[in-house]
Amino acid sequence: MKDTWSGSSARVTLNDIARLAGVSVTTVSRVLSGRSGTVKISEKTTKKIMEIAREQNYRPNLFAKALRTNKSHLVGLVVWDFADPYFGAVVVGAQTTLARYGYTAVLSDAGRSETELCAAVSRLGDFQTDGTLVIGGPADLSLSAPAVARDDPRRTVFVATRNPHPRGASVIADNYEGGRMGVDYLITRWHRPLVCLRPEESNYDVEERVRGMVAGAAEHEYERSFTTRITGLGESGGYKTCFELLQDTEPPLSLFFFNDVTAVGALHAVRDAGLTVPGDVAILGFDDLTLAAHVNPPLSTIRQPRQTLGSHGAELLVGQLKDISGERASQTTNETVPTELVIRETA
Amino acid sequence: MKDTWSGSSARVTLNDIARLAGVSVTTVSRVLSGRSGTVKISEKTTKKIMEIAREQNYRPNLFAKALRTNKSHLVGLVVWDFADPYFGAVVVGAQTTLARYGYTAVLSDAGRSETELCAAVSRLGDFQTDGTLVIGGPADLSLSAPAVARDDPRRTVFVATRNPHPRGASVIADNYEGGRMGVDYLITRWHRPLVCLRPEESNYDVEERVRGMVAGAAEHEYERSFTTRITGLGESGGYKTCFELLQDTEPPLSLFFFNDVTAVGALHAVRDAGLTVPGDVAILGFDDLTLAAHVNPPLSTIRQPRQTLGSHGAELLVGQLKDISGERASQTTNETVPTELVIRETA
DNA sequence: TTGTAAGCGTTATCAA
DNA sequence: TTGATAACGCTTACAA
Repeated sequence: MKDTWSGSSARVTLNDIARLAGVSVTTVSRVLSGRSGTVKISEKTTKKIMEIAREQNYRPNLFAKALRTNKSHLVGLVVWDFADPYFGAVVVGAQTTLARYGYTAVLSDAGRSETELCAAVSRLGDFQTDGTLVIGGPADLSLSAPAVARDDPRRTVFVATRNPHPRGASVIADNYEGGRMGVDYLITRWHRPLVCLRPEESNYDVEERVRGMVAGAAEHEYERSFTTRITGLGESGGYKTCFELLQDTEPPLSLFFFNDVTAVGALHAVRDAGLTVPGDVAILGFDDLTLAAHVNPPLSTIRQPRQTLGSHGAELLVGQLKDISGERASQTTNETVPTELVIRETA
Repeated sequence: MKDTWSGSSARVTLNDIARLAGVSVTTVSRVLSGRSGTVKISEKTTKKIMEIAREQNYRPNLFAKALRTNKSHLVGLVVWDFADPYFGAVVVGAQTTLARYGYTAVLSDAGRSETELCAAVSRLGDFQTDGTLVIGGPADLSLSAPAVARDDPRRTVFVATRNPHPRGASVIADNYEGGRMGVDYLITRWHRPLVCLRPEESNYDVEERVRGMVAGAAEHEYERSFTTRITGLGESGGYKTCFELLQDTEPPLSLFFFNDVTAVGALHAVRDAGLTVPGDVAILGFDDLTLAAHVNPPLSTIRQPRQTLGSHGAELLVGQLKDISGERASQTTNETVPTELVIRETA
């Protein structure tokens, strides 16, 4: 029953080292956990202990440490929909900077379900994660507010979506400015009637984008030849919308889609209609997915700095954790990172 | 200094519940950890304890549990290059099925460095992860063999790359069959001279693909009009290679690229040369990245079941962990999951 | 059916 | 500069 035959030696503990060095565990702990700032340990013992530790390949048992200190150095990453390539980069950014601060990321996928999101958050809570990063999600996440508040709300930071907790922190891309900037560019560059396409179902990012678009149009007093329209989702949604649009409206035309995927669909629709991009129809997307650079012609779009989003989220969280343990005074709890106009060949 | 003012109540422990219920911790533990199979507990106490636990919102301290049982229910996910969208899907698959088995995934990115990979593996070791899934990597990972062997080699499963440990398990896509199948299709469908494009730098997957391609050609005794050629990496690499190729060789032609990205580059090159796909040049990719379906015309390719790869890896690992704790007899330690020919519009 | 008590590997408190 | 010793929250013999 017991795996006694497992060839591998059991793990070396502080005790083993203490015995080997002929000192107490306390001393070993002091040396090995770098607590030498507080207490002075003789150079000689320090050296001896270090050596033995290396020799024996000592690795601290983080569970014991966490149990004792009540700090896990674990941060939960709850991703709204991991299958969406959009979030991959955000996760990279988050994980990388978390690692830089000595935190380890624990992963959970919400699979586009708020119930599951809450479950994940609380499941991670069992692991005493020091904090949680929620990445992505729909506009209204109010269901999750209690789960977030569970403990100190400062332990949870929302990235690329709004924090439902009133005093909660979040990092989001400047979607508003992205929308405004896109419209501004389209109008000044092409002087064409402009149609902005938005999805029926809403989320926070989208609402901001649309708000920005409208504001941008207003700036140009361009309202008469500016319209917004609903588009279906996915590439086929964009295709269909664009196709129908070309029945109603005579080119030239500028189209500003709320995301890249639908914009790509439109790209194909224009070509299939025997028209050219951007000659007849200028197309601008939003997100700058990997995809955008690879389609033909390469899609002009508004870039969301996805990796930056993740790393800023991580920084913000780490900061707040420091606040909690009193190592730092409180700081701002909300951040927005700039979007960027990427001009390729479709607009 | 201490965060005494943190409004949130301290966490409820078994002890608290025991006190509240007027029983011993043992009893509470037995009830709450479902150990009721072993020992009988009166219905009455069971009920009472359950109720109090729910009331107090008891959450077990997994660190304490892990410390005591020496089982963390944590599995490390070490990803070769998280920024590569290819791996995202693998991670989803892995994470999802791990969760189904009650395991939690801990994430680490190797950032395309074997040193970092080893570091990550051993860092995760500190967390006493029950096992590790290494996702992706170059052909030769022999540097990491020691890190893998650290403990029981059955605790580490390699996904989408070869396990450097002689007795180590791995799950890989059937690249060989993919290559063979692709060539077979290209030859029977188009009856054209066939050029297979491979990168200079090697990895296990690629070698297998090429082996399959060659074998496929041999089956058709097609060697005279079958050649392999080196291509640069990335989209520009594919573009350049294809461009040069079209100087030497008169269409019609079939091109089989070792991956989608380079194939997409070729797609553009053909068009820019004023030729048509697949009319003049048939193009087949390999991987079926999201990208493949979105380019125009949609790329025909060999699909790697990425999510399946991840979930099979997880299953395999979980199985081996059971082996270790003696809950199961040993099984196969290597698996290959089938690739699939996806015919779109370029071949 | 229930309880007592020992321990998992750390760190923290106090004393030497 | 060092060492006993008591926790941290849980499981698990062994007793009752």
